[in-house]
Amino acid sequence: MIKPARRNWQDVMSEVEQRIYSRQWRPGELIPNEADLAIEFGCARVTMNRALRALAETGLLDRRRKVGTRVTLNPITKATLQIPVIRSEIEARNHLYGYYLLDEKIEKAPHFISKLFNVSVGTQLLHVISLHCADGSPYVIEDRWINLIALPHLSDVSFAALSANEWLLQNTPFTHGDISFGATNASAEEASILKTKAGAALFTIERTTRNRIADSKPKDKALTNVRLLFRPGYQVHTNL
Amino acid sequence: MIKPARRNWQDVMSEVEQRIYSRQWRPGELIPNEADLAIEFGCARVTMNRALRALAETGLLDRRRKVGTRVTLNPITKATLQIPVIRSEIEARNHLYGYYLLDEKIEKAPHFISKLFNVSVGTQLLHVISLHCADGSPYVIEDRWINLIALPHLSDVSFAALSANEWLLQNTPFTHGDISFGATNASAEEASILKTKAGAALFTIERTTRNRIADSKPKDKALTNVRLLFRPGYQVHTNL
DNA sequence: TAGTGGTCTAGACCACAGA
DNA sequence: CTGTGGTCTAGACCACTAA
Repeated sequence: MIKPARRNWQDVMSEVEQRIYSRQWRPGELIPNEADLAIEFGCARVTMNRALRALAETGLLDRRRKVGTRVTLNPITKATLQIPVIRSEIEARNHLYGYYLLDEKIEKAPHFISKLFNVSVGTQLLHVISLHCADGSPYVIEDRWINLIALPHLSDVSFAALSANEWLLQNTPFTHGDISFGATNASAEEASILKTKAGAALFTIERTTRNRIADSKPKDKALTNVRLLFRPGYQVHTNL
Repeated sequence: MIKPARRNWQDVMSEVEQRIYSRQWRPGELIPNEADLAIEFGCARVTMNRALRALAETGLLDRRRKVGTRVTLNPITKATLQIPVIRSEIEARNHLYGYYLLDEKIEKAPHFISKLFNVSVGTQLLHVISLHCADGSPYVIEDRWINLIALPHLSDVSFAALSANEWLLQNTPFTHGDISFGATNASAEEASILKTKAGAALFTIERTTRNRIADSKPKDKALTNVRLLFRPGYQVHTNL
């Protein structure tokens, strides 16, 4: 069987995908090395490399030096998902976005936050609680702690009319962070804010952003931690 | 200021990141084109391209032909997360994995499943409910529908001792699918299986996998749909 | 040690999208 | 039309790692 010469790395990638999906190359199996495949496909080795690398990034192939390239056994291991930027998400659905500041004060860090921010327990931090609405209905509660030591100029900013979410996104450079997704039962207070029943299951996102570069100090500084409590029924969706 | 010649694309990428984090290149700003940067960094244009492309993939840069490369305004928009493969996840924590089949029968598809699978309403489908445990404690309920028309050989397989999750992962090629994350209150029955209270907030993952290539028919066929109900307190975590 | 993937280079041409 | 990123090529060398 003569293979027509492939033009670009995406065509090459598709052909490789075909071979995997058609089980010509089975899960766990070792496929030929780059050089041989490049000859077979009639392209440069770099092009072959690009195609195989892309498939490895999506998790379909598993590549190791000296060993070779294998078809992954369990391909469903990664998904890239959009992290909701609240205002955009609401406006993308053609709903009217609304923002309400519920509470804003400087207070002592609770234990878990001081550990997260790597500050001593009594430190004064900015605590902002707000509500985002879609067409007037409660959409998500934002419960945010801000590290005033790392972001001192923030004590002058008021979040009465402006979401802390947006302000920080556009004004605070960060280098890395972490994010968790979970579920929690609404407290009586949270339920009343979201206009639902106490105990309702809420989807939650908790995110901490840090900045490794701006500080010359060796330790990481957390800039801000935010906990988002979404209204009942909220889902995050993505394709594989 | 003389820049030392950079060795590889990752070094180049780091330097570009530095310029962004240090605000030498600000959000929304246009940076020099590839060719000029390659000269400045003392590397080939391809190498520069690789570095900038990688940053564009993580969402830090926004590149358009003819227009140029901009620093993204809202960089927190994407996260790649590991989709839990239940057995591996449990064993990775050094817990003993346990699997229990709760129910397995062929029955008529409910409305939402028949729509999802694109089959008529009365179609007989395989419905498997099982429980995965960690060190003997309930971990997650798996509620799965399997399309017997797309996977006819499956009627011979029994999932009494073998998780449908694993069997399908290793034996069913699929080309794409979709996945949702959400939260739901445990029903009385679910709560008793998970040994928790009715109404507890459970983190849920719902996944449908499809196969576009195996069929010559134009329509997609969903192969299987699975709903995972995790024990209270479960979280998915990833870094940014 | 040897085989594999990972990467670099220089130069060329292509594809897209403003002007 | 022109300027930008996108890609291809051939050949070379490097880096990791199983044997």
